[in-house]
Amino acid sequence: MSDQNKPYILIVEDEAPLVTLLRYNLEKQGFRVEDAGDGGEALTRITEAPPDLLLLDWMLPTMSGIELCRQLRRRPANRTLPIIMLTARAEDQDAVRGLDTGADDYITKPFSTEALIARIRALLRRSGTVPTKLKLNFHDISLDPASHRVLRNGRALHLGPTEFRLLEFFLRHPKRVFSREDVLNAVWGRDIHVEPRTVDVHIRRLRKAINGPGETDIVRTVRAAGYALDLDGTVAAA
Amino acid sequence: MSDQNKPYILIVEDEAPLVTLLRYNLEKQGFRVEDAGDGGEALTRITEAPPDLLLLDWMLPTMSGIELCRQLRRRPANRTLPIIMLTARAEDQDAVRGLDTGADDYITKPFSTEALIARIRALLRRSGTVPTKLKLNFHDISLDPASHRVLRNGRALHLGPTEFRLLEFFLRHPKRVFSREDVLNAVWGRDIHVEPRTVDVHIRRLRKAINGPGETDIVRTVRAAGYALDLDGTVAAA
DNA sequence: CGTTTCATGACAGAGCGATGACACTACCGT
DNA sequence: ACGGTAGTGTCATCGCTCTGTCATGAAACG
Repeated sequence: MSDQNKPYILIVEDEAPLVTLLRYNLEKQGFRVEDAGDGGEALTRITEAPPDLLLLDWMLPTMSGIELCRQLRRRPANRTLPIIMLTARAEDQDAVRGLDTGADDYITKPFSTEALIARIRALLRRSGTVPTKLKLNFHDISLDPASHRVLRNGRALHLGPTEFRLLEFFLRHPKRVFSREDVLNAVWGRDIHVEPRTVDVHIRRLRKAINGPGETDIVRTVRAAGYALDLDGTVAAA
Repeated sequence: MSDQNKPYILIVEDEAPLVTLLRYNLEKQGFRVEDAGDGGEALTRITEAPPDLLLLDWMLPTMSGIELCRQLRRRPANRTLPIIMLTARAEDQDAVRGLDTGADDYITKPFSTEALIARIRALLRRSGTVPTKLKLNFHDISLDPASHRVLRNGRALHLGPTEFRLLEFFLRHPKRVFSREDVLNAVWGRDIHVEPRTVDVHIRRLRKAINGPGETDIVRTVRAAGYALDLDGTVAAA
């Protein structure tokens, strides 16, 4: 579901252990990861669903990374696809040539995960592939993820970190009911141990924070089901 | 006038004919070019007006290119300065060491102008150096990258090199929240190992430097998220 | 009317940022 | 060459905010 909102990274690499390692670390960072073992498979996958970023090994079985890179750059559809090349230390001289063929960055093996993540983020940001930065609105509430600000009727609200994430989650799925378990998984994280009742408390804190005196409550309680972001009484209307 | 908007390249090279050739070709490509004959002069020029990119000969009279490179990497102010090394064919093995000392790329003489231009463009693009030499403003703060000067309400401020770059970074992305990792990558450089908490300290130093008595703090702390350049709490007031 | 489900207030502890101090380095002028 | 000065990165500590949990009261449902 929310996988569609994650940046999609395609790894083209024939060493399976390295792929596993990369996949693990990248998914932990919130990326969606696919992999291809050789250039041909990579081309197929890219054609049917272009990734947001390509991690490309310089040395590949059938088609070299540089060759793949060059082919991609010739296609108008993939001309601006962000590419990071993975090269071995000994190939340093040639690796630089990767830049000439159109790679946007490169990193030499062995590399630290942090360095790679940093480059990925920098490149994604530079190529403007971060759609999750749009302002979210509902009724008279506006939340801006970039500036981390929440307004109601133009009035600034102060939310704690958890309340902020909670509201952001609801704003991304308005009018939909979520069970406490759903909310815990989405807002707290999948493998966090927290009592489901804690959600109640944070819902209350969220209400207290966003509902000024005389304003309508936009958080709806659905008995035996969960909560939803919705105008409470004003729903029905035959 | 428009010279201020062109990417500024400094050539450090002692062979005058090569300098002339490079200058001619680079200027034709729309770059602004200066040159220095030895390491000392280069250091001076870089200190008073850092270029967007440095073309550095490996072999220099007084101070070797590698030594200059290493010195630059030690200065916080020039830590992320993009550097391309120029080396002779016979020095190939040692050239790789140039990368270890912090050069971002290198090219062996003799080289074609096209290859050099390609690397320059790739590196400028990669290092995200949008050659904005325009003055930056926010609220009552004004920063002039060219003269390296910061004013608040017309009053000159004294910032250390790191604080200067920190403020410059924030001024380029006003009102946006950045995590400590983001700030480290952007201001310190990607592969530098520095504790994320260090950002706190420099934020504090920046605040101390720019906030005169009775002036509003324009650096906003966002708990669990990071920092932003923004007018803060002066909202509420029921 | 009893049972289930949610709302609320309180609270102890964890988490997080602000701050001051300190050791270390680079730089400048004498 | 040498000493003073400024700048940098790290740490320990303080204080505040936020967080998760419980106990209790209120409300909805059969």
